[in-house]
Amino acid sequence: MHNLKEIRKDFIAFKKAIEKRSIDTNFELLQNLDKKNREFIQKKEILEKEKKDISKSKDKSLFSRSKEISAAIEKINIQQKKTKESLEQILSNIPNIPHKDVPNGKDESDNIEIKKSGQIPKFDFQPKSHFEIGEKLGMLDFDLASKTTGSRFVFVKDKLALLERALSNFMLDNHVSKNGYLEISPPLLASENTMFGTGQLPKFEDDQFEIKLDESNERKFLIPTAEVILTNIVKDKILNQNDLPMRFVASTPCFRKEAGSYGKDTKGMIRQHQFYKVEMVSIVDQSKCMEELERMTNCATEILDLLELPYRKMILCSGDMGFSAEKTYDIEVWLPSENKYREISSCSSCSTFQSVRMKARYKNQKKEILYAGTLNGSGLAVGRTLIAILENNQEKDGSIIIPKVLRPYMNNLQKISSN
RNA sequence: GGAGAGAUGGCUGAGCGGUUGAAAGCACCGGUCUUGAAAACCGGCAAAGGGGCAACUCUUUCCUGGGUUCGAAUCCCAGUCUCUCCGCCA
Repeated sequence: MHNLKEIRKDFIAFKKAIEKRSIDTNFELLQNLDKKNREFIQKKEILEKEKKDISKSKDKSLFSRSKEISAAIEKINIQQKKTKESLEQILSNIPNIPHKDVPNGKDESDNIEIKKSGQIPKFDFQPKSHFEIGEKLGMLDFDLASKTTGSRFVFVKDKLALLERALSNFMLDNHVSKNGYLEISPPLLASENTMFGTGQLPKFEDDQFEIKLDESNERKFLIPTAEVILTNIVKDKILNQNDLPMRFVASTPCFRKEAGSYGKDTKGMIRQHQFYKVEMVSIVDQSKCMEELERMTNCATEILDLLELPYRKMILCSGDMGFSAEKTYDIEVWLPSENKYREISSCSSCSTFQSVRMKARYKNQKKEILYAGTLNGSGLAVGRTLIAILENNQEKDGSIIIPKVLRPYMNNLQKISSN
């Protein structure tokens, strides 16, 4: 969320920056509501002052006047609250402003490739898709999942389940021991306010699974990514500057409705309602977002380097970025069956956009209170990494060569085959 | 599920109808002392919002939302969360 105080300073510039993201916002209404809101506040404060003075004086003859004032304040209060609500409603639906490095563009097709890495494998046979391979091995079972649960779920079995677990552990170990992330095993449910903090609510409610925990009015949601719960660790906090940076990593299931993607990636486990993801989150000094983004992205690509998977790094254009992001790198892994790169990680700096929503701040040397910078990135999407290994490491006989770095996590197994 | 206790500043923790935005301690910042550091001593130190170019000033806030009162951190009601004991359970 944007800081209203900052917007006010240069409303035109703000308007221009937001228009880059080609979304509909009623800027004039926003500006008017802000003005109205402040007028109400001023009126209210004059009356409150008078009331306070009467109370201090303890002068009985003024007590009836005080009662009148209370009624008047109450009236203004109602109007002011209403105004403020409309104001916040508009404000909370405005996305972050793209960083100056971000290329202008409409959609995916305007993203720019920054770097390519690794060898695209050559096969002397027709490479199969991950779901063909997995089903043939008897270790991916989509039919069973649709029977027990429904579409967009899968049973991962036997050596592939082990591979999935090995991937999580390998990634976690790497981020913890080499990159200084603190491992967290968080709740998988988040409150409404937590979801608001990172920007999933109110705008993207359709993509979230809501859970009825009990009869209370508090709404709970399954996390669509650990970003939500990890970033909110600093919600409502005033940290010391030397507590920063804070770096968290977790491997969690993620839950998404994938509303609006009907018919897209229906085959296989590319797009599921539930999937494992190792997520990195950094809370940093607000001036250090860009360097942290580079660092984090390197943490993600390092995993692919170690797994010897071919990938490319993209910078997302203004039109393709997520709601809370100011700058995003997508890492895309090569999938032979599709003959193209597919997203396996997304690393974003959210500048102070999320911390304003969460009220996550820190005190600097000059004792100024500043909003923290927040970043998040997948390191990596475990399900999609599994897919990439299946497809890139497949042999003609349908077996899978296990990447060397994972073998210690798999009882030194070299290869997965059906027998 | 049953019975209690509690929620106060960055943290710990007093206050329980009227200059209380709130004692004290810790942390933090500045200073004295010291070759330097530590210790000791002195001083400073809540946030949000409004007005003002600024110095500054005003309002709000003691979990949240209502209520009582001229006046609420303090009294009443509802909710949320936390803790303790009993029961149940992975």
